Amino acid sequence: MTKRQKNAAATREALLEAARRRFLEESYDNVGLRDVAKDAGVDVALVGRYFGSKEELFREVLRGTCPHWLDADVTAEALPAFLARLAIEAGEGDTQESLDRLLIILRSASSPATSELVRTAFVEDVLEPVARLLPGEDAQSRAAVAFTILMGTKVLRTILGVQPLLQCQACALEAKLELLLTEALLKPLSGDSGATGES
Amino acid sequence: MTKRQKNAAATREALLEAARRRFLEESYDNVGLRDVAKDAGVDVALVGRYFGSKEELFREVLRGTCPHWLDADVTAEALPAFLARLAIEAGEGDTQESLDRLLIILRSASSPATSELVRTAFVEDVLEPVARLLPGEDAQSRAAVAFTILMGTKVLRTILGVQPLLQCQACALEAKLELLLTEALLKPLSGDSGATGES
DNA sequence: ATATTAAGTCCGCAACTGTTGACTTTTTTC
DNA sequence: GAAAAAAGTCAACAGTTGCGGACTTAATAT
Repeated sequence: MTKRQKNAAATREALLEAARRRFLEESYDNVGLRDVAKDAGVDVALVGRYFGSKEELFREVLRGTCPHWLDADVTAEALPAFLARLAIEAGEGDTQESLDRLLIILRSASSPATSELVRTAFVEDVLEPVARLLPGEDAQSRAAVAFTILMGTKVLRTILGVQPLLQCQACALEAKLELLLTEALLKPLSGDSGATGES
Repeated sequence: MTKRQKNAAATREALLEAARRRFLEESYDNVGLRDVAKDAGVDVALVGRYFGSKEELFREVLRGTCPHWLDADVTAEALPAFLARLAIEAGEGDTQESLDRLLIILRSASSPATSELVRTAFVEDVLEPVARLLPGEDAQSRAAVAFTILMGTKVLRTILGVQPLLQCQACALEAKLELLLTEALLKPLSGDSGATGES
């Protein structure tokens, strides 16, 4: 058995993981390939060798992060609670199902090089899978409204660090989010469903 | 009266306006000072002369965009409808009251150079003014939840260009947003307020 | 009309970016 | 063990970026 100091697959993975961590905390433009390589403990040139370009590395990260974040067997009724839970959880940790993908999408959504890539990734891999679980007419629209809430929560909590959303007792916030998501996902878009019987 | 081809105040304003337009469409890092100067029809060096640095130019843009976007005399009850209206309107045009500020904040929130600046601008100039209009206990938290929705709407519509939110008949979407904002702003954070009499 | 000051332009520096090619070292294969 | 291929390192290129100093042009004041 040879001592393997050189392992292509391993360093490729290390590079990918380092990139994932970086893209999770900074925008596409603010992540330098030299930083990523330093984190992975290898040289910058390996990025070019294994991924071709920075953009393809980003694409791979996006594709590899939380690929099956949505439990296939979650029912439409359980969806609001499920999503509210995801929105609140720190995102730290090894959790396989998380909204990390949303964060990466969000951070690099305003970079010309990645905007289109990120846009289609959001629609195809995030929005539509949820919309497919919804019964009724305007499934896509209702899912979009729901993700409005989830995206906003990620923005205010993780990116802007708004204290009221971080401090307030988690259970109360989670309950409120669940309520809002129920209204967004399960009630018809335009209707008198009359959630609030107020003026 | 001398023909004035050189006017300090005017070019400073032109520079500011050009920067505003750029920062509205791209992130802090992706806006080049040379582009801004070209749009304003002057030389790059003027940016340094009038604003000192790119960061201070950005600060000024942020401070000058929609300074009094919130009508001082809007009541708490009218707030949901008011905000829903703002979230939907295109943002194009001369509208003095708009959520352009949110968009600028959002685009540059992930740039190390501007993240802190943008964070305090959001809390002090956007979140707290709304929170101050709210009666009751958890005003800050409720305002934060509401801005979750507004931020998310801006993200999905303007940055990600999600079609379902752009196409669906505006009035239906606006009504839904108003409903959600009412729930977020006016109902107690944790409570049985029972907006939805469902399981 | 001339001198003075403000307004604007041109040029270049220094740092950083992604990317590529030549080179060295390790691993595998025969 | 030698040869071939893979894995990794180093250095440099070409393009930007923000920024600052030297210079020129226009407006003002005397």
